[in-house]
Amino acid sequence: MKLREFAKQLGLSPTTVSRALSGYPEVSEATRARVASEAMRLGYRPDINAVRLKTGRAGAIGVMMARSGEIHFAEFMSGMAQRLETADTDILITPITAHNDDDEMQAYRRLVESRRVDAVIIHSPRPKDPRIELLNSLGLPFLVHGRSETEHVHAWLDIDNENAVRRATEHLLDLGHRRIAMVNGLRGKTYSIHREHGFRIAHQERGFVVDPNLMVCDKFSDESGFRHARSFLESANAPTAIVAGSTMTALGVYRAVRSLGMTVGQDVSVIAHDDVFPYLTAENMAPSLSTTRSSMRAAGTRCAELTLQLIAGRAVDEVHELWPVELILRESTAPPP
Amino acid sequence: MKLREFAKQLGLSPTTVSRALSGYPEVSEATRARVASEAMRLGYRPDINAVRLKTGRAGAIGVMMARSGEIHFAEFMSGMAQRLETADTDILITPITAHNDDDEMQAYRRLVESRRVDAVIIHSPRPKDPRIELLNSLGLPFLVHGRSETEHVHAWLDIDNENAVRRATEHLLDLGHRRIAMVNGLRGKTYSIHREHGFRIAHQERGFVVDPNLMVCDKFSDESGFRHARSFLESANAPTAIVAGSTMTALGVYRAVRSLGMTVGQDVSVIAHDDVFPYLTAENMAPSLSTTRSSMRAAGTRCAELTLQLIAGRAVDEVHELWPVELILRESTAPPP
DNA sequence: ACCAAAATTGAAACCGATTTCAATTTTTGC
DNA sequence: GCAAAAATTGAAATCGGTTTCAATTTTGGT
Repeated sequence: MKLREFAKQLGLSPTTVSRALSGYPEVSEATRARVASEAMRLGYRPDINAVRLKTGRAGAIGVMMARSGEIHFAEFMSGMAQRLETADTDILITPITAHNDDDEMQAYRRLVESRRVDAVIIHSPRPKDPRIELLNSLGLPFLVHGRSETEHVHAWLDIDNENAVRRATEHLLDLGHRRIAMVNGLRGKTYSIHREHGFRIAHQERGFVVDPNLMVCDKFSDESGFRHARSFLESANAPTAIVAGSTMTALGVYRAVRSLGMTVGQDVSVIAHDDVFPYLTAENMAPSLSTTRSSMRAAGTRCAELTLQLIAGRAVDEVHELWPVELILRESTAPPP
Repeated sequence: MKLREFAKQLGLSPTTVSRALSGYPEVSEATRARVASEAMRLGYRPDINAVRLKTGRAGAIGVMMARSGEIHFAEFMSGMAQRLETADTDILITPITAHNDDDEMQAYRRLVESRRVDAVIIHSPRPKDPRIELLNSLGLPFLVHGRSETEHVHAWLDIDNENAVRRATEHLLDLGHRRIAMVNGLRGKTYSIHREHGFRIAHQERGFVVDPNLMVCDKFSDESGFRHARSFLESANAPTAIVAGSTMTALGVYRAVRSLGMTVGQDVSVIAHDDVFPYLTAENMAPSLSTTRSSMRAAGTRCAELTLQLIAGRAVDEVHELWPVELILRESTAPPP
């Protein structure tokens, strides 16, 4: 049903109907109520494409999705969806050909030029991230989930990775561990750098030295956790504790420890960062896994909210949120044997 | 940059430029080439909202996302994205308030009435799924990922769940197992029903009887795998093999077996369905996990393709694909002790 | 060289809403 | 009771493309 038709049935002009539905103040309460109830009854709803053309709003937030199946993705999206449900705003997924910066840049250009989205959210930035400069120059509002060190001002929401790993490491040091290994995230990402920082600071602060041989970067997966932990534990001077980048990584680490006939929480302590996935709970692992915890879903919800604010015109330099991370101690961390 | 402006710079009419870019045959090759290269150079791209208004196409495929973090979601989406990258079609996520059919129905209505999508993909249907009837009556093209038994004709792509579990079960029976438990997916979903069918058929065919106490339905998660496996294994007449619904479930099952001092692949055999996640590989589990395997990502890619065909007008009753499932035997299945 | 047919281009209508500006009705103040 | 102000409504322009239909140019056959 079109506006013309609908308005005619009500005996009103399209103008009035449009105003009634959009909540303009110039329409009488009686009329508005009638229009609203009739719209519901007859199932009239403005053609979103016409609205967008006229208003210049795309009514959507873009999210770039790397081809490599990001495990966090679903949770984050789900959180976003929760907030956007009532905002009449869609989420637009744009696929990115993996590992190719140029393609991603091109995708952003396309998004802006064709007016497909009002804003985008970008993930896993690097310290000097070319996307940030590009989006700035294109004038498309954007929120960074994570942080960057570029001089271009940008809105961001990040968790306090440095502090999280710092506290986790301090905890291990306080338990008496002196050789601690770290299976970090992807090399070059800001979050990996921050985590490494936290790891180093904790050592320095207590006067210990980090062994570079005990630090490695890789993607978050069961497989990489296993491989690196195994390699650490088999080396000459094996660590007594391991800091893992994610619960998936921790799964692999657990497996590696067991495969060598050792026990997590006795022979080797393990602590990991937990993004809180409904299908894999740190609490339920055996032994239960000590973690630094921050809900990916909550981040998605908040990022959606902040992005809506940016679209509404909130100043970019006001939008910075650093989320503290909980430290939750369970059975997987204990004094060294 | 707008069409008017761009056309003026080329010394052509908007008409010709539009035709050149949309690949109409009436424009000379020379002109088309010039328009295309200038569009690239100057960064002109039609305002997608204007195009959509005029053509009546939304340029997007909708996917309903349940609030409960579906683990398969990201992989499927990623597969879709891969196909749609070159189709100038977006993916639109619509959040659904969990466990509420009415809300979901309302969301579909909204989608159709506001012309937001050209088609939708629905997941995890039930045998009598009200969504299918609704979408049929609304006239919105849709593809079902999974199957339903409703009399309303619909396009679908599904994997052969029945056969997968049947072969998995036959394999266990052939190894000599006589008490086999099954941790199935959510009750009421067609795929769970098909899997149960496969499980029963395998037994019947060889003249064995299924013990209803050894069958349970639940969501796919590490936690549910643990809980049910543990409960099975602690019961009076414990099973010697377990069929798990997903690799996540299998993780929990492994844990349960270990927690009772038993060994997977010796005391208890385990086999699971594997949707192929990049962060959790059946091959790498300890012991490596026997699976029925079918790539969720590939399904996403194919579903996107089929949906595009539906939008292009392909007959709904032609679009039915049943994918066979590989059976991959590894260390987790062996004869009973 | 000429005319019919084919190829190419452009003017203007249109998609379905929003919003400006003007017109009309109602309310208010005295 | 009347003028001025406020509230309410509507006509028409507009967003930025696509597509119909008509006009013009080019090509081909004799």
